[in-house]
Amino acid sequence: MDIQLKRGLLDVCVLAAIKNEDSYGYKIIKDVKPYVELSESTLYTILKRLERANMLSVHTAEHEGRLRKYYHITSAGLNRIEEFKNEWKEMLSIYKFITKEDIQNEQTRVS
Amino acid sequence: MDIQLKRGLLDVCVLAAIKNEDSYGYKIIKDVKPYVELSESTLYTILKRLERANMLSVHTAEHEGRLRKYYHITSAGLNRIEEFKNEWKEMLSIYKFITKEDIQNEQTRVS
DNA sequence: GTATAATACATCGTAACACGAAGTATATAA
DNA sequence: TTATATACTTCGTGTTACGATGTATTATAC
Repeated sequence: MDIQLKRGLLDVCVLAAIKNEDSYGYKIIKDVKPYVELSESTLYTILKRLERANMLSVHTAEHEGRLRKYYHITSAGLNRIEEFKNEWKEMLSIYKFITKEDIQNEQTRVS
Repeated sequence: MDIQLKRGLLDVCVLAAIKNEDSYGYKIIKDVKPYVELSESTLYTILKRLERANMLSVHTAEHEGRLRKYYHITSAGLNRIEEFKNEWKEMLSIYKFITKEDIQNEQTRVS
């Protein structure tokens, strides 16, 4: 998928991945990858950005002797997802503009 | 609309705006603006990029004593639009991933 | 008559972003 | 012992959208 098209989707995908239950980097990648390709460097950049924007909170916990950073969605994060749903409506109208057919056999001259 | 979300859409919007008939900068902006906000500097950057990628060709013509640069879509440009339609399917699956409810809420929903 | 808006195109600098590359560290399976 | 899976981090780079700014002509309003 085109990189540019992914932008704006990735942040919300990560939020969606932790929406139902707290998750951690490695798991988020596995959950999101079937839908969008997402590298580790990209993911951790996104997590930092979302944390800075207070869309998620972080807590470190031990899991089988190893430390894991768990990410928890905040109300701002949930709001972002809702906002995205509205933006999707705009996306749909843009999609229609792009895919709409012309009225055939009109004059091709530019007036 | 979120800037990041617009990326990847803008190029295809511009291609769509010249798909049916050759157009020029000022007109493209007017045609696209009802759907996506698009500034002049952004448009001309995009036009240059699309020209470099051979997705459109340019010819200058006089219109009422003034020079205009007309942009004409190429087969590569038309292919890009078709490609976008396929990418849109991926977008849809991502959208579903983002908006899918958790199992608890799923049960209360009408199928 | 002249000020102002509309038309039309162009360039520069900047901040945001995705991502490959590289690194650190532990646990488990071959 | 080696390789793979798990888990997180940082750096550098190229792409991009856009505000600011500039140039020029034509049409309209005052």
